[in-house]
Amino acid sequence: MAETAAAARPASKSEQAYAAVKARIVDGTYSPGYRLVLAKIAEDLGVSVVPVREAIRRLEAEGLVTFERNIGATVAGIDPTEYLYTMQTLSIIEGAATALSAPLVGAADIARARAVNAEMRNCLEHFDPVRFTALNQDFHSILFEHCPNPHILDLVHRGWNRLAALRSSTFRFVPGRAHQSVDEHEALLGLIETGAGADAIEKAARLHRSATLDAYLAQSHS
Amino acid sequence: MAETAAAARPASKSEQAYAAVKARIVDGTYSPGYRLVLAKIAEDLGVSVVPVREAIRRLEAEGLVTFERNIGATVAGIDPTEYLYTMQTLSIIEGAATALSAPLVGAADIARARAVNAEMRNCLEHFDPVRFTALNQDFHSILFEHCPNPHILDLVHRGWNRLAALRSSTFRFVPGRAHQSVDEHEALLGLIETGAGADAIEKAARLHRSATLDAYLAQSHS
DNA sequence: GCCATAGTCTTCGTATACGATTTCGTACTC
DNA sequence: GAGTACGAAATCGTATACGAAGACTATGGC
Repeated sequence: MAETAAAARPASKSEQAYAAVKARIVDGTYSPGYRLVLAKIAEDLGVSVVPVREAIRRLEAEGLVTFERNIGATVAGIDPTEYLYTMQTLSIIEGAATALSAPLVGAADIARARAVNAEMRNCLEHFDPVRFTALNQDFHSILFEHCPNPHILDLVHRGWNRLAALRSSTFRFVPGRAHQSVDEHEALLGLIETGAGADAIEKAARLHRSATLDAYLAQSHS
Repeated sequence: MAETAAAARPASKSEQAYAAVKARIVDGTYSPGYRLVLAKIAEDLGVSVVPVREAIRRLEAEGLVTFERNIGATVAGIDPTEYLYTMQTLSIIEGAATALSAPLVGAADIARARAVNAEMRNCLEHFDPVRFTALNQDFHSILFEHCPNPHILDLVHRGWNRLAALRSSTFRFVPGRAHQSVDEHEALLGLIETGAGADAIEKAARLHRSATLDAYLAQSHS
Protein backbone atom coordinates (compact mmCIF):
# COMPACT_ATOMS: atom_id res chain seq x y z
CA MET A 1 0.00 0.00 0.00
CA ALA A 2 1.27 3.37 -0.94
CA GLU A 3 1.82 5.72 1.89
CA THR A 4 3.96 7.31 -0.79
CA ALA A 5 5.73 9.81 1.35
CA ALA A 6 4.49 13.31 0.76
CA ALA A 7 1.65 12.34 -1.56
CA ALA A 8 -0.07 10.40 1.20
CA ARG A 9 -2.88 12.30 2.81
CA PRO A 10 -2.33 12.40 6.54
CA ALA A 11 -5.88 11.23 7.03
CA SER A 12 -7.47 12.80 10.05
CA LYS A 13 -7.44 10.95 13.32
CA SER A 14 -11.20 10.66 13.09
CA GLU A 15 -10.86 8.86 9.79
CA GLN A 16 -8.23 6.55 11.16
CA ALA A 17 -10.37 5.73 14.14
CA TYR A 18 -13.41 5.21 11.98
CA ALA A 19 -11.58 2.90 9.60
CA ALA A 20 -9.88 0.99 12.38
CA VAL A 21 -13.00 0.35 14.43
CA LYS A 22 -15.05 -0.49 11.37
CA ALA A 23 -12.42 -2.96 10.23
CA ARG A 24 -12.40 -4.64 13.60
CA ILE A 25 -16.15 -4.92 13.61
CA VAL A 26 -16.29 -6.33 10.11
CA ASP A 27 -13.47 -8.80 10.61
CA GLY A 28 -15.00 -9.93 13.86
CA THR A 29 -12.35 -8.75 16.31
CA TYR A 30 -15.17 -6.87 17.95
CA SER A 31 -18.08 -9.29 17.85
CA PRO A 32 -21.72 -8.31 18.29
CA GLY A 33 -22.47 -7.12 21.78
CA TYR A 34 -18.86 -6.12 22.38
CA ARG A 35 -18.59 -3.12 24.59
CA LEU A 36 -16.76 -0.27 22.90
CA VAL A 37 -15.03 1.84 25.53
CA LEU A 38 -13.91 5.16 24.18
CA ALA A 39 -10.83 5.55 26.35
CA LYS A 40 -9.58 2.08 25.57
CA ILE A 41 -9.95 2.46 21.82
CA ALA A 42 -8.34 5.87 21.99
CA GLU A 43 -5.35 4.42 23.76
CA ASP A 44 -5.09 1.50 21.36
CA LEU A 45 -5.00 3.85 18.42
CA GLY A 46 -2.74 6.36 20.09
CA VAL A 47 -5.20 9.21 19.78
CA SER A 48 -7.46 11.17 22.06
CA VAL A 49 -11.05 10.26 22.81
CA VAL A 50 -12.56 13.07 20.77
CA PRO A 51 -11.85 11.62 17.33
CA VAL A 52 -12.88 8.19 18.56
CA ARG A 53 -16.19 9.61 19.69
CA GLU A 54 -16.81 10.99 16.27
CA ALA A 55 -15.94 7.69 14.66
CA ILE A 56 -18.33 5.83 16.91
CA ARG A 57 -21.13 8.23 16.11
CA ARG A 58 -20.55 7.74 12.43
CA LEU A 59 -20.69 4.01 12.87
CA GLU A 60 -23.89 4.46 14.82
CA ALA A 61 -25.40 6.37 11.91
CA GLU A 62 -24.52 3.44 9.68
CA GLY A 63 -26.11 1.02 12.08
CA LEU A 64 -22.94 -0.87 12.90
CA VAL A 65 -23.03 0.06 16.55
CA THR A 66 -25.72 1.06 19.00
CA PHE A 67 -25.19 3.87 21.41
CA GLU A 68 -26.88 4.67 24.65
CA ARG A 69 -26.59 7.95 26.39
CA ASN A 70 -24.26 7.86 29.39
CA ILE A 71 -23.89 4.14 28.92
CA GLY A 72 -21.68 3.64 25.92
CA ALA A 73 -21.51 1.91 22.60
CA THR A 74 -21.81 -1.76 21.75
CA VAL A 75 -21.38 -3.55 18.46
CA ALA A 76 -24.75 -4.10 16.85
CA GLY A 77 -25.93 -7.40 15.53
CA ILE A 78 -27.09 -10.72 16.82
CA ASP A 79 -30.76 -9.93 16.70
CA PRO A 80 -32.36 -12.15 14.02
CA THR A 81 -35.08 -9.64 13.28
CA GLU A 82 -32.36 -7.12 12.62
CA TYR A 83 -30.92 -9.51 10.09
CA LEU A 84 -34.31 -9.89 8.49
CA TYR A 85 -34.81 -6.15 8.21
CA THR A 86 -31.37 -5.62 6.78
CA MET A 87 -31.79 -8.34 4.18
CA GLN A 88 -35.18 -7.07 3.16
CA THR A 89 -33.95 -3.53 2.82
CA LEU A 90 -30.94 -4.66 0.88
CA SER A 91 -33.06 -6.75 -1.45
CA ILE A 92 -34.96 -3.64 -2.44
CA ILE A 93 -31.98 -1.31 -2.68
CA GLU A 94 -29.68 -3.75 -4.36
CA GLY A 95 -32.36 -4.75 -6.83
CA ALA A 96 -32.82 -1.13 -7.81
CA ALA A 97 -29.09 -0.50 -7.96
CA THR A 98 -28.52 -3.52 -10.16
CA ALA A 99 -31.28 -2.50 -12.52
CA LEU A 100 -30.02 1.08 -12.77
CA SER A 101 -26.50 -0.17 -13.26
CA ALA A 102 -27.30 -2.78 -15.89
CA PRO A 103 -27.25 -0.53 -18.97
CA LEU A 104 -23.75 0.57 -18.00
CA VAL A 105 -22.37 -2.90 -17.51
CA GLY A 106 -20.09 -3.81 -20.40
CA ALA A 107 -19.03 -7.10 -21.87
CA ALA A 108 -15.80 -6.99 -19.88
CA ASP A 109 -17.76 -6.67 -16.65
CA ILE A 110 -19.97 -9.57 -17.59
CA ALA A 111 -16.90 -11.66 -18.27
CA ARG A 112 -15.41 -10.77 -14.91
CA ALA A 113 -18.65 -11.56 -13.14
CA ARG A 114 -18.84 -14.87 -14.90
CA ALA A 115 -15.31 -15.69 -13.81
CA VAL A 116 -16.20 -14.94 -10.22
CA ASN A 117 -19.30 -17.06 -10.49
CA ALA A 118 -17.21 -19.91 -11.89
CA GLU A 119 -14.99 -19.65 -8.85
CA MET A 120 -18.07 -19.80 -6.68
CA ARG A 121 -19.17 -22.92 -8.45
CA ASN A 122 -15.79 -24.52 -7.81
CA CYS A 123 -16.10 -23.47 -4.24
CA LEU A 124 -19.23 -25.60 -3.91
CA GLU A 125 -17.21 -28.84 -3.67
CA HIS A 126 -15.12 -28.22 -0.59
CA PHE A 127 -17.52 -25.65 0.70
CA ASP A 128 -16.08 -22.66 2.54
CA PRO A 129 -18.91 -20.34 3.56
CA VAL A 130 -16.66 -17.38 4.28
CA ARG A 131 -14.89 -17.53 0.94
CA PHE A 132 -18.18 -18.12 -0.82
CA THR A 133 -19.68 -15.05 0.82
CA ALA A 134 -16.68 -12.95 -0.18
CA LEU A 135 -16.96 -14.07 -3.78
CA ASN A 136 -20.67 -13.40 -3.65
CA GLN A 137 -20.00 -9.83 -2.68
CA ASP A 138 -17.45 -9.49 -5.48
CA PHE A 139 -19.97 -10.79 -7.95
CA HIS A 140 -22.72 -8.42 -6.98
CA SER A 141 -20.33 -5.50 -6.70
CA ILE A 142 -19.49 -5.86 -10.36
CA LEU A 143 -23.17 -5.65 -11.17
CA PHE A 144 -24.19 -2.68 -9.08
CA GLU A 145 -21.03 -0.56 -8.92
CA HIS A 146 -21.95 1.27 -12.11
CA CYS A 147 -25.15 2.54 -10.56
CA PRO A 148 -25.28 6.22 -11.53
CA ASN A 149 -27.14 7.28 -8.43
CA PRO A 150 -24.57 7.77 -5.64
CA HIS A 151 -27.19 7.74 -2.89
CA ILE A 152 -28.46 4.35 -3.84
CA LEU A 153 -24.93 3.06 -4.21
CA ASP A 154 -24.12 4.33 -0.75
CA LEU A 155 -27.15 2.58 0.69
CA VAL A 156 -26.11 -0.68 -0.93
CA HIS A 157 -22.67 -0.39 0.61
CA ARG A 158 -24.17 0.29 4.00
CA GLY A 159 -26.35 -2.74 3.70
CA TRP A 160 -23.42 -4.97 2.87
CA ASN A 161 -21.45 -3.53 5.76
CA ARG A 162 -24.26 -4.29 8.12
CA LEU A 163 -24.46 -7.82 6.89
CA ALA A 164 -20.73 -8.23 7.32
CA ALA A 165 -21.02 -6.87 10.83
CA LEU A 166 -23.79 -9.31 11.60
CA ARG A 167 -21.25 -12.00 10.80
CA SER A 168 -23.83 -13.90 8.93
CA SER A 169 -22.03 -15.66 6.20
CA THR A 170 -25.58 -16.67 5.57
CA PHE A 171 -24.36 -19.62 3.58
CA ARG A 172 -22.92 -21.07 6.73
CA PHE A 173 -26.47 -21.61 7.88
CA VAL A 174 -28.03 -22.59 4.60
CA PRO A 175 -25.31 -24.26 2.52
CA GLY A 176 -27.97 -25.81 0.35
CA ARG A 177 -28.86 -22.35 -0.91
CA ALA A 178 -25.37 -21.83 -2.36
CA HIS A 179 -25.90 -24.05 -5.39
CA GLN A 180 -29.15 -22.42 -6.32
CA SER A 181 -27.56 -19.03 -5.81
CA VAL A 182 -24.87 -19.71 -8.39
CA ASP A 183 -27.50 -20.69 -10.93
CA GLU A 184 -29.47 -17.54 -10.27
CA HIS A 185 -26.32 -15.53 -10.82
CA GLU A 186 -25.96 -16.97 -14.28
CA ALA A 187 -29.58 -16.22 -15.04
CA LEU A 188 -29.10 -12.66 -13.86
CA LEU A 189 -26.08 -12.26 -16.12
CA GLY A 190 -28.15 -13.57 -19.01
CA LEU A 191 -30.79 -10.93 -18.40
CA ILE A 192 -28.26 -8.13 -18.32
CA GLU A 193 -26.42 -9.43 -21.34
CA THR A 194 -29.52 -9.58 -23.48
CA GLY A 195 -30.53 -6.10 -22.45
CA ALA A 196 -33.62 -7.17 -20.58
CA GLY A 197 -35.89 -4.48 -19.21
CA ALA A 198 -35.04 -2.72 -15.97
CA ASP A 199 -38.14 -4.20 -14.35
CA ALA A 200 -37.10 -7.74 -15.11
CA ILE A 201 -33.57 -7.21 -13.86
CA GLU A 202 -34.73 -5.50 -10.71
CA LYS A 203 -37.21 -8.22 -9.94
CA ALA A 204 -34.65 -10.96 -10.55
CA ALA A 205 -32.02 -9.30 -8.35
CA ARG A 206 -34.52 -8.69 -5.60
CA LEU A 207 -35.89 -12.20 -5.65
CA HIS A 208 -32.38 -13.59 -5.68
CA ARG A 209 -31.71 -11.97 -2.35
CA SER A 210 -35.07 -12.56 -0.75
CA ALA A 211 -34.81 -16.21 -1.70
CA THR A 212 -31.67 -16.39 0.41
CA LEU A 213 -33.53 -14.74 3.24
CA ASP A 214 -36.43 -17.16 2.88
CA ALA A 215 -34.04 -20.10 2.94
CA TYR A 216 -32.53 -18.79 6.12
CA LEU A 217 -35.91 -18.29 7.72
CA ALA A 218 -37.11 -21.74 6.73
CA GLN A 219 -33.94 -23.19 8.18
CA SER A 220 -34.11 -21.37 11.48
CA HIS A 221 -37.80 -22.05 12.01
CA SER A 222 -37.45 -25.76 11.57
CA MET B 1 -38.72 5.78 40.13
CA ALA B 2 -41.47 6.54 37.69
CA GLU B 3 -40.46 8.02 34.36
CA THR B 4 -42.72 11.02 34.60
CA ALA B 5 -42.76 13.14 31.49
CA ALA B 6 -41.88 16.20 33.54
CA ALA B 7 -38.68 14.63 34.80
CA ALA B 8 -37.45 14.15 31.23
CA ARG B 9 -33.71 14.55 31.06
CA PRO B 10 -32.50 17.79 29.55
CA ALA B 11 -31.35 15.97 26.44
CA SER B 12 -27.64 16.14 25.73
CA LYS B 13 -26.14 19.23 24.23
CA SER B 14 -25.35 17.21 21.14
CA GLU B 15 -29.02 16.43 20.72
CA GLN B 16 -29.99 20.02 21.23
CA ALA B 17 -27.46 21.15 18.68
CA TYR B 18 -28.56 18.48 16.24
CA ALA B 19 -32.21 19.35 16.56
CA ALA B 20 -31.58 23.08 16.41
CA VAL B 21 -29.40 23.01 13.32
CA LYS B 22 -31.64 20.54 11.57
CA ALA B 23 -34.68 22.67 12.28
CA ARG B 24 -32.97 25.73 10.88
CA ILE B 25 -31.98 23.87 7.76
CA VAL B 26 -35.44 22.47 7.18
CA ASP B 27 -37.26 25.72 7.85
CA GLY B 28 -34.86 27.55 5.59
CA THR B 29 -33.10 29.79 8.10
CA TYR B 30 -29.94 28.20 6.85
CA SER B 31 -30.46 28.00 3.11
CA PRO B 32 -28.49 25.74 0.78
CA GLY B 33 -24.88 26.76 0.48
CA TYR B 34 -24.95 28.48 3.86
CA ARG B 35 -21.65 28.21 5.61
CA LEU B 36 -21.97 26.51 8.96
CA VAL B 37 -19.26 27.81 11.27
CA LEU B 38 -18.85 25.69 14.34
CA ALA B 39 -17.85 28.44 16.71
CA LYS B 40 -20.71 30.65 15.66
CA ILE B 41 -23.34 27.96 16.07
CA ALA B 42 -21.84 26.96 19.38
CA GLU B 43 -22.13 30.50 20.65
CA ASP B 44 -25.69 30.88 19.38
CA LEU B 45 -26.72 27.76 21.23
CA GLY B 46 -24.70 28.56 24.31
CA VAL B 47 -22.66 25.39 24.15
CA SER B 48 -19.14 24.43 23.28
CA VAL B 49 -17.99 23.45 19.81
CA VAL B 50 -17.62 19.76 20.59
CA PRO B 51 -21.32 18.90 20.69
CA VAL B 52 -21.92 21.06 17.65
CA ARG B 53 -19.25 19.15 15.79
CA GLU B 54 -21.01 15.92 16.56
CA ALA B 55 -24.33 17.32 15.44
CA ILE B 56 -22.86 18.47 12.16
CA ARG B 57 -21.37 15.08 11.51
CA ARG B 58 -24.70 13.43 12.10
CA LEU B 59 -26.33 15.80 9.69
CA GLU B 60 -23.60 15.01 7.22
CA ALA B 61 -24.41 11.31 7.52
CA GLU B 62 -28.00 12.15 6.70
CA GLY B 63 -26.93 14.15 3.71
CA LEU B 64 -28.30 17.46 4.96
CA VAL B 65 -24.89 19.11 5.02
CA THR B 66 -21.64 18.53 3.22
CA PHE B 67 -18.39 18.64 5.04
CA GLU B 68 -14.88 19.21 3.80
CA ARG B 69 -11.84 18.50 5.79
CA ASN B 70 -10.19 21.63 7.17
CA ILE B 71 -12.69 23.69 5.26
CA GLY B 72 -15.98 23.42 7.05
CA ALA B 73 -19.58 22.50 6.58
CA THR B 74 -22.16 23.96 4.25
CA VAL B 75 -25.85 23.24 3.91
CA ALA B 76 -26.39 20.78 1.09
CA GLY B 77 -28.78 21.38 -1.71
CA ILE B 78 -29.07 23.56 -4.74
CA ASP B 79 -27.52 21.08 -7.11
CA PRO B 80 -30.28 19.88 -9.47
CA THR B 81 -28.63 16.50 -9.94
CA GLU B 82 -28.71 16.09 -6.20
CA TYR B 83 -32.44 16.68 -6.33
CA LEU B 84 -32.74 14.12 -9.07
CA TYR B 85 -30.82 11.51 -7.10
CA THR B 86 -32.84 12.14 -3.98
CA MET B 87 -36.15 11.88 -5.78
CA GLN B 88 -35.13 8.72 -7.56
CA THR B 89 -33.95 7.10 -4.36
CA LEU B 90 -37.08 8.15 -2.57
CA SER B 91 -39.28 6.79 -5.34
CA ILE B 92 -37.76 3.38 -4.79
CA ILE B 93 -37.72 3.45 -1.02
CA GLU B 94 -41.12 5.04 -0.60
CA GLY B 95 -42.64 2.67 -3.10
CA ALA B 96 -41.35 -0.28 -1.13
CA ALA B 97 -42.41 1.23 2.19
CA THR B 98 -45.90 1.93 0.92
CA ALA B 99 -46.27 -1.61 -0.40
CA LEU B 100 -45.01 -3.16 2.82
CA SER B 101 -47.23 -0.88 4.81
CA ALA B 102 -50.38 -1.43 2.78
CA PRO B 103 -51.63 -4.61 4.48
CA LEU B 104 -51.50 -2.79 7.80
CA VAL B 105 -53.40 0.26 6.66
CA GLY B 106 -56.90 0.20 8.08
CA ALA B 107 -60.14 1.75 6.96
CA ALA B 108 -59.63 4.64 9.38
CA ASP B 109 -56.27 5.42 7.81
CA ILE B 110 -57.78 5.33 4.35
CA ALA B 111 -60.44 7.74 5.48
CA ARG B 112 -57.87 10.13 6.94
CA ALA B 113 -55.80 9.96 3.78
CA ARG B 114 -58.85 10.68 1.71
CA ALA B 115 -59.63 13.70 3.85
CA VAL B 116 -56.13 15.03 3.34
CA ASN B 117 -56.40 14.45 -0.37
CA ALA B 118 -59.68 16.33 -0.43
CA GLU B 119 -57.94 19.25 1.21
CA MET B 120 -55.28 19.05 -1.44
CA ARG B 121 -57.93 19.17 -4.11
CA ASN B 122 -59.40 22.27 -2.54
CA CYS B 123 -55.94 23.71 -2.43
CA LEU B 124 -55.73 23.50 -6.19
CA GLU B 125 -57.92 26.57 -6.70
CA HIS B 126 -55.92 29.24 -4.93
CA PHE B 127 -52.75 27.28 -5.29
CA ASP B 128 -50.22 27.48 -2.46
CA PRO B 129 -47.27 25.26 -3.27
CA VAL B 130 -45.91 25.19 0.27
CA ARG B 131 -49.21 24.16 1.82
CA PHE B 132 -49.77 21.65 -0.95
CA THR B 133 -46.37 20.08 -0.32
CA ALA B 134 -47.07 19.86 3.40
CA LEU B 135 -50.38 18.11 2.77
CA ASN B 136 -48.66 15.85 0.31
CA GLN B 137 -46.25 14.74 3.00
CA ASP B 138 -49.13 14.15 5.39
CA PHE B 139 -50.89 12.04 2.83
CA HIS B 140 -47.95 9.81 2.11
CA SER B 141 -47.02 9.56 5.75
CA ILE B 142 -50.34 7.93 6.48
CA LEU B 143 -49.62 5.35 3.82
CA PHE B 144 -46.06 4.39 4.72
CA GLU B 145 -45.89 4.92 8.46
CA HIS B 146 -47.12 1.39 9.15
CA CYS B 147 -44.15 -0.08 7.34
CA PRO B 148 -42.94 -2.87 9.62
CA ASN B 149 -39.31 -2.55 8.58
CA PRO B 150 -37.75 0.25 10.64
CA HIS B 151 -34.73 0.60 8.37
CA ILE B 152 -36.84 1.29 5.35
CA LEU B 153 -38.99 3.68 7.32
CA ASP B 154 -35.90 5.51 8.46
CA LEU B 155 -34.68 5.82 4.90
CA VAL B 156 -38.01 7.26 3.83
CA HIS B 157 -37.82 9.87 6.55
CA ARG B 158 -34.29 10.78 5.54
CA GLY B 159 -35.41 11.20 1.98
CA TRP B 160 -38.22 13.54 2.96
CA ASN B 161 -35.85 15.52 5.13
CA ARG B 162 -33.46 15.93 2.27
CA LEU B 163 -36.23 17.15 0.04
CA ALA B 164 -37.33 19.61 2.67
CA ALA B 165 -33.75 20.82 2.98
CA LEU B 166 -33.54 21.27 -0.76
CA ARG B 167 -36.45 23.67 -0.34
CA SER B 168 -37.99 22.33 -3.44
CA SER B 169 -41.67 22.56 -2.95
CA THR B 170 -41.49 20.84 -6.26
CA PHE B 171 -45.01 21.97 -7.02
CA ARG B 172 -43.80 25.53 -7.06
CA PHE B 173 -41.97 24.65 -10.26
CA VAL B 174 -44.53 22.36 -11.82
CA PRO B 175 -47.94 23.49 -10.58
CA GLY B 176 -49.53 21.61 -13.44
CA ARG B 177 -48.43 18.38 -11.87
CA ALA B 178 -50.47 19.02 -8.75
CA HIS B 179 -53.81 18.18 -10.29
CA GLN B 180 -52.58 14.91 -11.70
CA SER B 181 -50.95 14.11 -8.39
CA VAL B 182 -54.25 14.33 -6.53
CA ASP B 183 -55.84 11.92 -8.97
CA GLU B 184 -53.01 9.46 -8.57
CA HIS B 185 -53.46 9.63 -4.84
CA GLU B 186 -57.03 8.50 -5.19
CA ALA B 187 -55.98 5.67 -7.48
CA LEU B 188 -53.37 4.60 -4.96
CA LEU B 189 -55.96 4.57 -2.19
CA GLY B 190 -58.18 2.44 -4.37
CA LEU B 191 -55.43 -0.11 -4.83
CA ILE B 192 -54.77 -0.34 -1.12
CA GLU B 193 -58.45 -0.47 -0.27
CA THR B 194 -59.12 -3.35 -2.60
CA GLY B 195 -56.17 -5.29 -1.30
CA ALA B 196 -54.21 -5.15 -4.52
CA GLY B 197 -50.95 -7.04 -4.71
CA ALA B 198 -47.80 -5.60 -3.21
CA ASP B 199 -46.25 -5.37 -6.67
CA ALA B 200 -49.07 -3.24 -8.01
CA ILE B 201 -49.01 -0.91 -5.02
CA GLU B 202 -45.26 -0.56 -5.12
CA LYS B 203 -45.23 0.19 -8.80
CA ALA B 204 -48.02 2.74 -8.46
CA ALA B 205 -46.33 4.53 -5.56
CA ARG B 206 -43.01 4.57 -7.34
CA LEU B 207 -44.43 5.85 -10.60
CA HIS B 208 -46.39 8.47 -8.74
CA ARG B 209 -43.15 9.97 -7.47
CA SER B 210 -41.06 9.53 -10.57
CA ALA B 211 -43.82 11.19 -12.59
CA THR B 212 -43.34 14.26 -10.41
CA LEU B 213 -39.63 14.07 -11.06
CA ASP B 214 -40.18 13.72 -14.80
CA ALA B 215 -42.50 16.70 -14.79
CA TYR B 216 -39.82 18.73 -13.05
CA LEU B 217 -37.17 17.63 -15.50
CA ALA B 218 -39.35 18.38 -18.51
CA GLN B 219 -40.05 21.81 -17.07
CA SER B 220 -36.43 22.70 -16.34
CA HIS B 221 -35.14 21.41 -19.67
CA SER B 222 -37.52 23.48 -21.70
C1' DG C 1 -1.63 47.56 -14.32
C1' DC C 2 -1.13 42.66 -13.22
C1' DC C 3 0.74 38.74 -11.09
C1' DA C 4 3.40 36.52 -7.47
C1' DT C 5 4.50 36.02 -2.75
C1' DA C 6 4.44 36.62 2.06
C1' DG C 7 1.95 37.50 6.17
C1' DT C 8 -2.12 37.43 8.84
C1' DC C 9 -6.48 35.84 10.12
C1' DT C 10 -10.15 32.77 10.30
C1' DT C 11 -11.63 28.17 11.17
C1' DC C 12 -11.01 23.49 11.78
C1' DG C 13 -8.67 19.31 14.41
C1' DT C 14 -7.27 17.25 18.56
C1' DA C 15 -5.49 16.99 23.26
C1' DT C 16 -6.30 17.61 27.97
C1' DA C 17 -9.19 18.50 32.01
C1' DC C 18 -13.10 18.36 34.81
C1' DG C 19 -17.98 17.62 35.98
C1' DA C 20 -22.01 14.36 35.52
C1' DT C 21 -24.02 9.90 35.44
C1' DT C 22 -24.14 5.12 35.84
C1' DT C 23 -22.67 0.78 37.69
C1' DC C 24 -20.72 -2.29 40.78
C1' DG C 25 -19.06 -3.65 45.36
C1' DT C 26 -19.53 -3.63 50.20
C1' DA C 27 -21.45 -3.07 54.52
C1' DC C 28 -25.32 -2.70 57.35
C1' DT C 29 -30.01 -3.75 58.92
C1' DC C 30 -34.15 -6.52 59.39
C1' DG D 1 -29.59 -14.90 54.93
C1' DA D 2 -31.66 -11.43 51.91
C1' DG D 3 -32.43 -6.92 50.71
C1' DT D 4 -31.23 -2.14 50.79
C1' DA D 5 -28.36 1.88 51.11
C1' DC D 6 -24.21 4.09 50.70
C1' DG D 7 -19.75 4.84 48.46
C1' DA D 8 -16.06 4.16 45.11
C1' DA D 9 -14.69 3.24 40.47
C1' DA D 10 -15.49 3.51 35.75
C1' DT D 11 -17.15 5.87 31.84
C1' DC D 12 -19.44 9.23 29.35
C1' DG D 13 -20.35 14.47 28.25
C1' DT D 14 -18.64 18.97 27.58
C1' DA D 15 -15.60 22.96 28.14
C1' DT D 16 -11.35 25.06 27.30
C1' DA D 17 -6.87 25.44 25.01
C1' DC D 18 -3.57 25.13 21.58
C1' DG D 19 -1.62 23.69 17.12
C1' DA D 20 -2.38 23.29 12.03
C1' DA D 21 -4.33 24.04 7.63
C1' DG D 22 -6.63 26.88 4.37
C1' DA D 23 -8.29 31.64 2.67
C1' DC D 24 -7.95 36.30 2.42
C1' DT D 25 -5.15 40.61 1.92
C1' DA D 26 -1.55 43.57 1.20
C1' DT D 27 2.71 44.54 -0.67
C1' DG D 28 6.38 44.31 -3.90
C1' DG D 29 8.30 43.16 -8.41
C1' DC D 30 7.72 42.86 -13.35
